[in-house]
Amino acid sequence: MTANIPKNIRVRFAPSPTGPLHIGSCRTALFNWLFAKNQGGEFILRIENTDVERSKKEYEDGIVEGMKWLGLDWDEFYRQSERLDIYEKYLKQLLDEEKAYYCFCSKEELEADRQAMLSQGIAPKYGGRCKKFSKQESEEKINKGESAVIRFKMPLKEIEFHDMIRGKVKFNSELIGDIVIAKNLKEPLYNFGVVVDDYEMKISHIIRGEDHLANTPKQIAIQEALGFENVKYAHLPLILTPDRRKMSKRYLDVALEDYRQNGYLAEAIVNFTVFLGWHPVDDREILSLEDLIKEFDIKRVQKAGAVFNVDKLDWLNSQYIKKMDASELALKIKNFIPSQWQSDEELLIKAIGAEKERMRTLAEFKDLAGFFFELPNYEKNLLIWRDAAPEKIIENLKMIAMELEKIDEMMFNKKDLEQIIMPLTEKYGVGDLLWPLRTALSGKQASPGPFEILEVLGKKESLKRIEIAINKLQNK
RNA sequence: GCUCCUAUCGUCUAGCCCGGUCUAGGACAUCAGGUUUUCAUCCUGAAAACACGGGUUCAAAUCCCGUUGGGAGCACCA
Repeated sequence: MTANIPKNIRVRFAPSPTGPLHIGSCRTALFNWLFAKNQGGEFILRIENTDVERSKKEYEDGIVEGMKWLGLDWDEFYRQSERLDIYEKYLKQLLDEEKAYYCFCSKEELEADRQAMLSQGIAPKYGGRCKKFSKQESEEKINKGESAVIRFKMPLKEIEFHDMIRGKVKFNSELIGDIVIAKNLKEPLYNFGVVVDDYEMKISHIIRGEDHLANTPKQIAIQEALGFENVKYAHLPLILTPDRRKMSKRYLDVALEDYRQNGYLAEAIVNFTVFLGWHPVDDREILSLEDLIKEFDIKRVQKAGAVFNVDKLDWLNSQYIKKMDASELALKIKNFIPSQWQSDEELLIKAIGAEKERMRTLAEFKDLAGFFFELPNYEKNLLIWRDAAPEKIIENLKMIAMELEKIDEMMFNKKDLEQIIMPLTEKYGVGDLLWPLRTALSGKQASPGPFEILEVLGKKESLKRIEIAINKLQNK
């Protein structure tokens, strides 16, 4: 039995370039990629652009770029538009063997049929009107210039298959009807192209969204008609919006690009989306791509849909930001800040270091850290700690300025500054000393601590800001 | 309408396949406390779920059936 020889593991991600890369598609790609890597198999990227009207090169570029950004590399790359001859060959085979036939019905006729069936409460399907034409008749009609599509003769039977996630799934093909598999010999349609490609590319496992479950029996029927061997299937649960519907723009950003632009890290997106419907054996929540490759097991994927929880994504993102080096973060944060902030690389890195644990997304840095790069503008009352007297605050600021003045530039780091200044709080009061100092430096109600800011800003700039604060309080 | 899929805290989930160890575990979010000049981080704690009804069994979150709820698919799109 040659059929029992295990095939090499080969999976594919087959997006159609008809829009920006969807976050749900990314997750599907990820599951495929992880499955391949875990099993030592190959991952194939196939652009399904048979729909000439809707497919755009820019979207294809977006897919490629998005995949690279996520770190999902591929072993082979194909475009369906470059494989039209292959589909034609198999289309002819089906036509010759009379497993497919030309259909001359107009769209109007079809629509009327559909409505009629719907009103009778039966599942709408093509009735097979054009099946009666012989091959010769059909060819004559075509030669006369009649327009026609190619329909597949759906065998009437029960189609059953094993889904790696769901187990046994059964469909009755009588409800399906003769589907259109190509507009003509040169323009194949989805269900047909998929079957041919998956066979030609020796795909062993098809891992895709649950929304394709109902396509599976159609594809199996075509496979059988063509004499192809069966493929293994896994249908992933869908990602849901908070109202438990299929992910849509109405509720959430759906494009990977949106998340990227909002300051999410690829690592966080990967980690988050794989956890939508899957979980490792232990309680770990933060897993790198390498960890995931090790741990991934398709048997552990969930059957029910999973709600996209932005709060958890934010948390994960903040975890990754916290773990990352400030210098590495600096590279990634450049698209989120004004170009002037980038002129002093060292300052930028230090500022990121100071704000790292406050950021949930890279985009938040801009609002958090402006004062490091520009003189802050603030109300003088912000300098007053609770109900302290302004005179006292002025006094304390002057005192701290004097103390700072004495400190060597070399000692202007968080640790040393803390050691020198903290003892002073015993005499002057923690709040009365540190609050005005911090607000003088940051101009903000909430910010990193004063010692951190002092270190980032440096002696000269810090003293300048304290002086400004004193002047503010003295109404100068 | 028809077909298929599905059901553990608000959310993501562990446990379910191989019934007892489950007074159902973890994470996010929430709330309370602690650390802290502020914010954030961090730490501690609390509240929070096996959809319902029948079976099977000494024993069911776990097995079976049904109900209800939810979702998806029904194109000359993919």
